[in-house]
Amino acid sequence: MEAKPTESELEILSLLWQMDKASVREIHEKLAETKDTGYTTTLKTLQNMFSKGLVTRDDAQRTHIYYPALDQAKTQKSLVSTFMASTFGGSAKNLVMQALGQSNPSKEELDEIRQFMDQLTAKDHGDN
Amino acid sequence: MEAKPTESELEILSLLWQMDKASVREIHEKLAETKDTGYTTTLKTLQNMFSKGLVTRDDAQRTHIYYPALDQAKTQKSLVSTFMASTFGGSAKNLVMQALGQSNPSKEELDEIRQFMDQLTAKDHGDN
DNA sequence: AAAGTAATACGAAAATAATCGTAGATTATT
DNA sequence: AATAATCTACGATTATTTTCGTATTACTTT
Repeated sequence: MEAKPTESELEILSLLWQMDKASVREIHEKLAETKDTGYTTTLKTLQNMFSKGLVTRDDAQRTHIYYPALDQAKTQKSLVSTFMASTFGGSAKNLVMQALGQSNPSKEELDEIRQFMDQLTAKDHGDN
Repeated sequence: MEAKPTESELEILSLLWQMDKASVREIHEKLAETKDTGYTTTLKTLQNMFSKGLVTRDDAQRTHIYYPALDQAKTQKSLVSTFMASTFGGSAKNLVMQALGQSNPSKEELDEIRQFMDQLTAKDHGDN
């Protein structure tokens, strides 16, 4: 039973991951920086997300506080998996090279990635 | 004016990138391996894609042959960009590490990626 | 040449997603 | 204590996407 966020819901979920928790208005204001929709739209989306179990909330006060319910890493994993399959025919290499090639990463980031890859190499099972 | 494929259209577009060109039936049969929809649905989707300019076609014969109209690399670039923004807050590093971590890449693939990164380092502008 | 098979075209239904308007309740301001 | 501002709830509308049924035309087989 994969509770899969829609595009709009994902935008909000991402904000919540950044903010840890937030009121509808706080979320709406962040969102308004990049998106032009009404307050009640944001509210409604949050309510839908609550129904689906994508977020939890504290409604002790009049102003409800929302929390992300999905684990960020786990959700990202599943989204990457789908995206990699549909856009890159499942090839991590192609996805990775495309992402790196277009994002102009700093030396520091590249080094971090290298380290990460070295760890992987250590426990590699190498199936091709 | 980005002609942006929907989820279903992207599945088909990916197949076309693999196959280079194909008839509706060929595409439908491939698609049927993972998806359970009728023939006319596939046909209609292709026709929609044709209207949008996502594919071209040769209709000289009764059985039309479809070709991808979008450049694969260019499309992937734009899709990665959107995906990276919405799911990873724009961080290539996080996306890359997530993708590598979950896909169990082979030594050979990792080496290719390392090489690619070395090229990048050479011309790095390092903005952080 | 008749009957069956396979193709496209087209419209429209069904499903999903996104947006907003309005009502009612609570809190803050004058 | 009246008025304004701020919330949530909820239904309804609109837009988008997916799916399919039916008609028509072109081949294939008998």
